[in-house]
Amino acid sequence: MGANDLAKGYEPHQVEEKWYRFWETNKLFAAASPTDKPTYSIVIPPPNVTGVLHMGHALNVTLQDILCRYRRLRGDSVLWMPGTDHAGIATQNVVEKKLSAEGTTRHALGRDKFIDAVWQWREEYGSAIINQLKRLGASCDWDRERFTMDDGLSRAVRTVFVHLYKEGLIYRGNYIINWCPRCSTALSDLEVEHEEIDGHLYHIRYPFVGQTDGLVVATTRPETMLGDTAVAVHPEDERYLNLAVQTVLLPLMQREIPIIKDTYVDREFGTGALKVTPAHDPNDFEIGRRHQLPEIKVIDDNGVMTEDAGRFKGLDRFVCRKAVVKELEQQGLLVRVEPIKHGVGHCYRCKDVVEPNLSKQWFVKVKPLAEKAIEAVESGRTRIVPEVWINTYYDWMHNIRDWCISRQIWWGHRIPAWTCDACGDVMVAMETPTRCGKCGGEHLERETDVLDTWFSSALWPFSTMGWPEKTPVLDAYYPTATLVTGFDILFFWVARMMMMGLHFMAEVPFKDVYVHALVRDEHGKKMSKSKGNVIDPLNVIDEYGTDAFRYTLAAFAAQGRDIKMSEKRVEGYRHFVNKLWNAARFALMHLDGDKAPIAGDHLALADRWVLSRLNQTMTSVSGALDGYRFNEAAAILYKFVWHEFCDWYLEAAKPALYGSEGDDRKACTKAVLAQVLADTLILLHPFMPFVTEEIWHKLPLTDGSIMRSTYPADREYPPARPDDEAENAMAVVMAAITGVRNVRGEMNIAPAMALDVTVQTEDEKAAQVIEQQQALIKQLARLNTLAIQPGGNRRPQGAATAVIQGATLFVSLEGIIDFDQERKRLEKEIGKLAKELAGVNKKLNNEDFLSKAPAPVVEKVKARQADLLTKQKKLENTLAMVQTAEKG
RNA sequence: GGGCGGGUAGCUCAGUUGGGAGAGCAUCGGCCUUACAAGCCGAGGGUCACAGGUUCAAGCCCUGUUCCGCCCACCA
Repeated sequence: MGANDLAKGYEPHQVEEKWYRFWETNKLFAAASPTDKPTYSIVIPPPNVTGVLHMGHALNVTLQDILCRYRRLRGDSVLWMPGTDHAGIATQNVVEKKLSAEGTTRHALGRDKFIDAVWQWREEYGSAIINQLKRLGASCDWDRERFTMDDGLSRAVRTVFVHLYKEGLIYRGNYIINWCPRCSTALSDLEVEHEEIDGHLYHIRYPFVGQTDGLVVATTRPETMLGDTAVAVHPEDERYLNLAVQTVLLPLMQREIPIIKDTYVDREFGTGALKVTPAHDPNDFEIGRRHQLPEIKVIDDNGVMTEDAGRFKGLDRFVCRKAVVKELEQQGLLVRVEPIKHGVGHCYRCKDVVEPNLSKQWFVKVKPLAEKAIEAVESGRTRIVPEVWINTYYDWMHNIRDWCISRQIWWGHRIPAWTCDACGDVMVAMETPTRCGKCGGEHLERETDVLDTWFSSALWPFSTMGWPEKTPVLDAYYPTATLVTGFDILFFWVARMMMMGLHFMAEVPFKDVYVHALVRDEHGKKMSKSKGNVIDPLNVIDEYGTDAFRYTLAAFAAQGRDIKMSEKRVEGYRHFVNKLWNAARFALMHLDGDKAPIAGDHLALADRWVLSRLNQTMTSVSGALDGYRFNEAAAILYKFVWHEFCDWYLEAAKPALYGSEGDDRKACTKAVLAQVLADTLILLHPFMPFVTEEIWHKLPLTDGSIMRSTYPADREYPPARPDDEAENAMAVVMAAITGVRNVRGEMNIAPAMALDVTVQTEDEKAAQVIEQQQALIKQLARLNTLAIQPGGNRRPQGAATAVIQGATLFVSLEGIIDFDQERKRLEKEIGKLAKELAGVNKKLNNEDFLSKAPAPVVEKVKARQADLLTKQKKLENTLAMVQTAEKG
């Protein structure tokens, strides 16, 4: 197989499709169960069925795929569990919109038909997101794909519900909850987004009965006053200690309501008098329960004023607000209105203003569950990476309030509770009961509410593995190794999985939680449709290829920092993919199907060096990946592939490959080249699965899929080894070559012009290396001749000088040297040295440094000073000679 | 109101036990050198937000200031 098989530039698209099909057909993503091997598992954060791939998914899935592919190469049996979330409200909204376009509504269809319509929608569109994940290269075990509403998961949900109910951890009651009038459902506290809004603070006088005088209260929601059942003041507020009356007359409603005392009231705010609306404000609700106040609901579930709002009945809540204000003004009871910025709750799905409302709902008592979840992190059984999120997690867990889990929508897990028509008894059970357990009545009404979507997601790590059955998969893969997620769902999802996992599995759901950043636009703004700054990952893939895109995401994934996505960077990594591609083309030109192993006897310096560098790279990359430092791993590989393997090794290998060093050297170099390239592909594979698989199949040493290969660290032979001697020697060679190139660049000498160089060596080591590596230096510095003179002070005429450690190189430029230019070049070098020397000298002249700094540090600085001084001296001598020559 | 993250080259960002400031892109100069012009070789460019402090030594640790971003919160 030769280079002709590879296109001149890498073209990702057909390659990607081909290999993805290949992987799927050959079941390379399948997790073995049961298995003897060490296991590694990840459950995917299930994307919403309504979802289309965005940057957040792309990052999330790429990082998981990197981990999974890496662990497979390390020999683990890997399960990456895929699936989707039914996303109750979001999906219901989408399907309702579709129905609306078709001129109907869910109410017209009725519950059963509507749910059928949602399932149908899911059949049609639900796989879109899955196909998009596949384009990213996601190596999920697709045969195990789950859905939060499938039979198995529904059974898990029901089991958990019944269990928690029987334990008293699920209860039902009338409480104040967040109500979205548009979605017509209760929301949990988390599902409410607070937004700062410019509003008004209305100061209203509530007169004492029969008087014009009264108490002034302030509110931002005047329409709620219709449901006021008290006015509260602080018990120690001197202004109100000796009030003659105990009541005020609620304006507009003409209801006499008590003045009560409660420490909740802030004396500093306004007049220190607080109107109390137990049915429409969470704090007022608490106060109301403390003082046994009536709870009057004046806003209904559609945001319309109720019967109890008197003559305002039937008005929309915001229309009513205006009407109330107008009437108060007319009656002279509106004292004043001031502008105020305040937080207003909005529905996280539809953005409508949320109304605190009194309602009968189901709740989970979370305190006991949270305690275990806190302990699990404190004890280190679950590790959160990066650590900055630990405190956020604790904070939330410590202040957690009961979780409202019932939703008044249709799409979701219907709550398994039945009420007896006859006696009103409530039954919670796995299977539909036929008669009332209390009175034997046979008319049982099933609860119409469904569960919060996050209730089923909370069970994801074990429900997807077959729980409540005891399955081999659970046995082998639970607890999962790593959860990879964004911080935006730390509370929604991660915290709740911790609670449920610990409660039902008696074991943490994951050992590590890796919390990644948010992807923003290149200016750091959140991507949003309204801003028009959304970058579609699929477009990026189309334009630059999946591998380049994935590499960019990995390279940007620094811990604790948001990712600013710019296409420019993706372009840069496309170049990197192409660089690898061309390196492979070059290698294949020379490999010609040879499968000879590396022959140790004929290793040249560059061979030893590149093997050592490969070993170092492998160690650092695996260390970085083990610590979730994806960006570091990506940077290390980039540097090795481009700036070591391509820039130095391939160039150094050319003479041997082209046959000018004899057959043994040629064979050996081919073997090293093949091995290093193959191992490099393995290291790169987790990041860029497609191009590495493509090249892999062209290489002579390789067999089958790269996914089945072994990480270099984990195999007996042939491993790359650390080789300090080779690295040190190569450093001398590289310095010499760079020195000549520098002269060439600064003096504008064409690369085509071969140069003559004389080296004056000053120490034995350097002398030996340069002596032995003459050919290599000549090759890479493009020299005609290289003469070596140990010691001495002779200096060729008309030469430019490059000073390196242990040697001075004279580049003959007889006839073409521009002395002026050379003088400037030397002066520049000397200037740089002087700066560095000044810093070093300062340290070494400091007694405290000499006495207090650790000896190795002092030694290092001293050595550096010596080195700089020698260089400086040599350069100064040279400069003096140039000046003489210039004059002469 | 509380908490968190950030301010490093023109731009986007790395920099984990405190000990010689880095990458990509952009800029400048030289090259079609037989893998790659999506390339090669070289160069320029930074009082690491500001002010103090700890230390022999601070981009890194501590305090304060300032600007930007985010999260949480039941002051109407």
